[in-house]
Amino acid sequence: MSQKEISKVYSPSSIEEKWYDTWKNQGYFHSEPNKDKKPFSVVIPPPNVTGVLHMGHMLNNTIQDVLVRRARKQGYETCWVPGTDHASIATEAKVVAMLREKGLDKRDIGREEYLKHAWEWNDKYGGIILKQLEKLGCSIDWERTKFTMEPDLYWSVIHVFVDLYKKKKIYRGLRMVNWDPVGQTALSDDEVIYKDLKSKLYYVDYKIAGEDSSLTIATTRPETILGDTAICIHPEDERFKHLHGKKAIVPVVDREVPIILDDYVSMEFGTGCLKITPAHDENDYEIGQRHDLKIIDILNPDGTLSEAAEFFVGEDRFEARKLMEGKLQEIGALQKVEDYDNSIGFSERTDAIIEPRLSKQWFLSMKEISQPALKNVMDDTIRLIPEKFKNTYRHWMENVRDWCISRQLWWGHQIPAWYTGDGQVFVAETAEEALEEARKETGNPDLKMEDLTQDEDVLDTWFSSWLWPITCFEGFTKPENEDIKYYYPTNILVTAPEILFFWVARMIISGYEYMGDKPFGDVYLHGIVRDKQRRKMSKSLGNSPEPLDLVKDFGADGVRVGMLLSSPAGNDLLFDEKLVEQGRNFTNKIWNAFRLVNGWSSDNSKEYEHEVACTWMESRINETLNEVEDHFSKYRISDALMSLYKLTWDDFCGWYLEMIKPPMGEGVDQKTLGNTREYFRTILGLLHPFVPFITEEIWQYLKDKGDAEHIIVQEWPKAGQADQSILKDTEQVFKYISSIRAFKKDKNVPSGEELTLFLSAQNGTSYEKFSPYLKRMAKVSDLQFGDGPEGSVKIMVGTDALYIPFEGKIDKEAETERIRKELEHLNKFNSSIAKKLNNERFVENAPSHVVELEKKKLEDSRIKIHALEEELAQLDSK
RNA sequence: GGGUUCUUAGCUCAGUUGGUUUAGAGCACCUGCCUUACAAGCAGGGGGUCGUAGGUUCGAAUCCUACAGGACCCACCA
Repeated sequence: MSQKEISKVYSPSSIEEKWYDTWKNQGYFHSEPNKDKKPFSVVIPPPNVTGVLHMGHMLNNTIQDVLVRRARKQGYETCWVPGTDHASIATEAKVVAMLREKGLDKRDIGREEYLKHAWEWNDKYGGIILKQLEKLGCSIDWERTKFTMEPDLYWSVIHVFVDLYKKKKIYRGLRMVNWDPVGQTALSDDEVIYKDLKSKLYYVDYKIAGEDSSLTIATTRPETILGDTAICIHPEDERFKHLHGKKAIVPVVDREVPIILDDYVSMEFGTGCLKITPAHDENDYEIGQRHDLKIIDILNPDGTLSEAAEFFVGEDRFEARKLMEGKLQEIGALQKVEDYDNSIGFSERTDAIIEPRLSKQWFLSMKEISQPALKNVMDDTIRLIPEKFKNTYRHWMENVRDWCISRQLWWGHQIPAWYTGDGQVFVAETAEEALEEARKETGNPDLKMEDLTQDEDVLDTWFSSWLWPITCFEGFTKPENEDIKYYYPTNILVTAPEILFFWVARMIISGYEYMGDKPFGDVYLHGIVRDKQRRKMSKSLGNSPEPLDLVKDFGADGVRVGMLLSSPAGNDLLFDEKLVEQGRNFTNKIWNAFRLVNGWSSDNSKEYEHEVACTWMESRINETLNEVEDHFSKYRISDALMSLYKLTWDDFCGWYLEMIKPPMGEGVDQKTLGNTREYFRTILGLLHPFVPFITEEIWQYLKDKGDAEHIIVQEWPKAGQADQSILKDTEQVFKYISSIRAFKKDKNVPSGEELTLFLSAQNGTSYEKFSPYLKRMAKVSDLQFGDGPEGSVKIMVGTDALYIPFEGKIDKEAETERIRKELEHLNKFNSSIAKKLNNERFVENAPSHVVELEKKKLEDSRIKIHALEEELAQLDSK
């Protein structure tokens, strides 16, 4: 293809789909266990089926794809398993909303009918998000797609529940839940939205039994007084020592309750006396447990007062509050009412005020089962990146609380527990097994299926996703298959720190419990994508760009680079479209370098002209490759990309191609051209994990005999030796060139005008082999080595001197001033070093290499001072 | 309230166990260029008393203490 036919601007849209389909159809994404290769496996953090691709997914999956593509090129048997999570709460909310639009209520149509609708919805809208990942270029093994509710995974979850129950790790118990009286369901903590409200604090007097005195408590919910079963004070509180062992009378209901001592009570807050309502407050419940208090549940599920309240039965809780206030006033127990700022929980779904309420839930006891998970993270068997999360992890694991795994929802894995009429529980994988067991246990062989009812609740979504690294490879259903043996443990998990406990910790726990091994080696925790003002991206703020539009506008490669450039592990990414623009510009730069090289012809009559440039370029590539490997080993992915970005843009395009660029109409000697194409291929190969599409496209023009057909599987290069002396000398030559250009700009000499140059290098290095480059790139017509003639302008580059015989006018005063300033600075510097070296304690204590270095600094600065003084003298004599 | 962590250029961040001339990078900014791969570009340039105050040390962005101000996680207060 001739250069004219290749567009001046890289246009991603024309090639992205082509290459994605090719990769997929050629089977590069698919993996099967292969004994001859080491596995590299990754499981995707399964997005919610209801989800739509957002910027967080873009970041998460770009990182995974970079790691996966690199591993594939390194020769690992690479397997990236995709899938979706049924997300019981989120999906249920959407389905319920959809039904509402049709005028249906889930309670009216019943569970079976409801689930039909849910599955329909799921089939229609679920999993769109996975499809969208193709646009980003993710090299996912699509043949392995999993869903947490498909039969195989469903059974695994049930199996694990039953197993843990049999191991006595799962139990059923009372617990305070967030109760939504409108929706009449328990809510998880995430579904409760706290809002700051102005409310009232009521001060109420309680009489002391058998005495003519009283104590005062403060409460924001006076109606709960009806459920009080104790008064609590701090054991050390001097003010109330006289109340120890006595009883108080709850006003209105006139119930005698104990005055108990517990250091939960703050002596500073309120009155120092706390009323205890175990049925309607989490902390009160715990205190109640400690002191063996009675529990009086005064609320019905719909938020009205129950029979147990005795007063205001059937009234709504807020109505009851008013009535209670009146009643307290009436009997003279209400001392005062104060304004009070309070944060109150609301239901995300119904906006009702949440009532803490006791209910029976299923729990997994965590203490024992989580021990291996704690140990193996602490000793780095599993590495958390960045490491700072180890502390948070330890803190959580050491204080781990039992996990409430039941949810009052229908979409999900229904709890495999069956109850007899009299409340006995039988847990089994199937109803038949449960029945069989029930017959045995009850001694009643006539028990029928109809006599058993299955638990209505489903399991917490995380109770299925905590098995993900196992169920992805069908580890419970097909434990004999090669898959689970070969791919488990997976190599790395890439996710956000927000779900370190919800998900990551629990996967580690289940991994040790069921596989006897960790689920993954490393955990890379990346930040949240935020907007420029550090706000979380959200639909309601409208501050999130549409990811697929970005891909359309800037190309998938551009977006990937944009996301990665500013995303060190653990830090939030402040998304700015400019980053993506920078990524797009980078792909365009690569594209144009390709256009240049592709347009060069080979001139076989020329000798090998550019050994110097080639050796340098090769050394830079090796040097960079070493850096890149180091970055990858620490998961510094943005640093790895930045190293390659600079190698490509600055070194390869900015310097190297300019060095070897032939004069108009000429070709490049065969050897140099061959080398150049080789360097380009190497750079493309290194860039491929970051910018897969453009590198694959260009590869097709540059690949050589013996190369892989597609760059996606072209072997990842191994770093060779970098020639340190050529690197150092070339860098110095680049400084000469820049200095001359700066001189010209400063003196208003047109950049194209050619000069004569004398170069006097201090350290004895011969720069003669660089002559062609100096001449060409600094526009020097005559280059000589050694000191320049009298009257030349002298420019110091480090300790080397450049002399330019300059005919133009030199502003003597300005020049003198410039040198004076530099001298002043140097002298100061020089004396500070001298002072340091004169300090005996420094010379004695500092390591010798540091002392040597200081001596060198001193020597170098002396040389420079000397040179500048000479120049000054010359200026004066003119 | 408990815990973790952070504060370096206009912005986002590096800075490895204290020691590489004047603390780096990318972007942004300023100046000059449509130079025949690329204006999505090229060349050159300015910019930081490393949050504040003490301390340890021959030497501190780096270690210690206090203070100020963020961030996150957990628990949320009658």
